[in-house]
Amino acid sequence: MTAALIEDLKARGLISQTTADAEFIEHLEDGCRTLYCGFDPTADSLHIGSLVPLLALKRFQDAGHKPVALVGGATGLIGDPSFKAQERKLNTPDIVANWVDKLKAQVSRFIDFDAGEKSAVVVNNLDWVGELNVLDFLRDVGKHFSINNMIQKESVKQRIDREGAGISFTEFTYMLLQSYDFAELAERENCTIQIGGSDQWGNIVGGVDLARRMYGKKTFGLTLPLVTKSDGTKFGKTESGTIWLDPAKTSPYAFYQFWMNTADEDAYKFMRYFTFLSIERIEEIERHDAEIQGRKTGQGILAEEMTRLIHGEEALQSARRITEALFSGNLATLSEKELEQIKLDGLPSSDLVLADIAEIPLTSLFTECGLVKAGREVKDALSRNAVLINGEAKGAADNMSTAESFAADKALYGRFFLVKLGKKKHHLFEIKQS
RNA sequence: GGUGGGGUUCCCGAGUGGCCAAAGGGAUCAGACUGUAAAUCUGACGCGCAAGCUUCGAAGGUUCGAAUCCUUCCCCCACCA
Repeated sequence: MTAALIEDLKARGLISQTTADAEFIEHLEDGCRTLYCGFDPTADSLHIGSLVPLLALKRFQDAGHKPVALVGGATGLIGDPSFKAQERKLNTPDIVANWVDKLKAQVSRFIDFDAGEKSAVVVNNLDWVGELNVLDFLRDVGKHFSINNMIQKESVKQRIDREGAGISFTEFTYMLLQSYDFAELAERENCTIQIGGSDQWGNIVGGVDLARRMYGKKTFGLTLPLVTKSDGTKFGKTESGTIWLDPAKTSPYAFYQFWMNTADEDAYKFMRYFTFLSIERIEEIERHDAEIQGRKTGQGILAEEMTRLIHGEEALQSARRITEALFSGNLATLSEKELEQIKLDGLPSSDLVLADIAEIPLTSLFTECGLVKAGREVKDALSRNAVLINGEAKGAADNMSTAESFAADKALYGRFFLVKLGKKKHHLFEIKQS
C-alpha cells in the first residue's frame, strides 16, 4: 500500500528530495507512520501555494499514515527567512494567534480526524516553544547547531551574500525553532517524517539532525516541488492578487476562473500536483487534448476538480453557472432568476442608485466598484470599445454619459446591468431606489 | 561610535540644475491573432473625464527653476571599533 503511495507521488512529480531514500521507503512500508507538515500563520488564510503540502498530508493519510498538521503559532512570530529576499516585519502576537485559529480550521477540512490509528492531529508549536526559556533553548538546542553550517545554507545565502539585504539574528534562528519542532514531535508523538515545500529542505534536515542528537530518534524528511509556471511568472497570483483558500477572500467563482486560465503547458502538471485524479486518468486527458483542435479540456477538468475539492460541490455548480452565463456571450438568454442567482453565487456586484450616478464618469464608477484598479484601465478599454454594458459596446465618448449608458429602460428586467470590460472582467449592477 | 556605499514611480534599475511624470527591463492592463491557452505584434502604464494635481527616504534651504546643490534628521549595507 505504501509502495503504491511512493509510486504515485513519483508519478505525479511530487517528490523533490528525500532523506535516506531506500531506508525511508522501508520505514513507510512498515506500518502506520506519523508525519507532519508545518504551516506558518502569515495571513488569515492559506493560499494555493500551501496546497501541495496540505494535500500531500491527505495523500499520506489515504495511504494509511497519520498526519499531523502543525500550525506555527511560535514560528509565525519569527518569520522564515528561507529564500526570502528581505527581512519581514513582525506581526503582533494577538494577530498571529488569531491567524492560528483560522488556519487550524482551514487545515482541518482536508484531513480526517476520525480514522482510527491514522486519525489526524492539529498542533501548535507555541504549546512547547512558548514555555521554553532562553537559557535552556541556547543550551539544549542551540548547542547542536553550527553557525559555520548554517551560513552555508542555500536558503539564507542570498541574505548573507547579497549587498543590501542582510538577515537579523531573529530570522536566522528560525531554523532552530523548526528543527526543535520536529525533535519535539518525534519525542512526543513518535512523528518520524516531516514533509514540506522544497524551500524547507534546510529546515527539515536540521530537524532530522536535531531529533537524533537530542533524543536519538531516527527521522526522515521529504520535500515537495515548488510549483512553477511555464512562463516563469509566480504561481498563485493574478491581477487581483493572491488566490486564497478562504472563500471570503477569493470567491469560488474567482477560484474556478483561476484554474480555467492555466496555460496548456501547465494544466496536466497541475492536475498531477493538485488533484486526486488517477495518473491513468490524467494521462488519458492529456492524450485526448493533444489530439483535439481548439480549446483543451484540461483546464476545465482541473478547475472543476479543484473547486470541488476546496469549496465543495455546491460552490462548484455556482461557479459553473456564472462561467457559462458570462462566457457564452449570450446575455439575452439569462432569465431574471438566473441573474439573481449569479449575484448570489458570488459574481462581483454592486447596487446602483441611478439618480446618484448621472454625473459620475464610467472611469470613477468602475474604479469604485472594484472592477478595475485605476480609471485609466477603463479609459484604455473604452478607447478600444472593449466595455460592454448589457452587451452594448461603449467608446471613449461615452465616459461622461453615464446616465445614458445606464438608462433605466435598458436594464435587464428593469433592474440589472451586466458590465464586461475586456474579455474577462465582469461586474453586475443592480438598480436600487434610494 | 568611526569610515565608506546606498535609499528613484509595483519590482529591478538609469538619471547629478532646466529638454523629467523621470531611460531601459520585468510585472500588470487593454487590443489584434486564437481557444477565457502560450508565443508574437500594438497600445497603455503616478492620480484625475478634464482643467489640473501629487512624486524621486523625511524636513528645511539655495535658485527664475531641484530627483539632481546645501543643512539637519531617519533607515539600509559593508568594513572597522
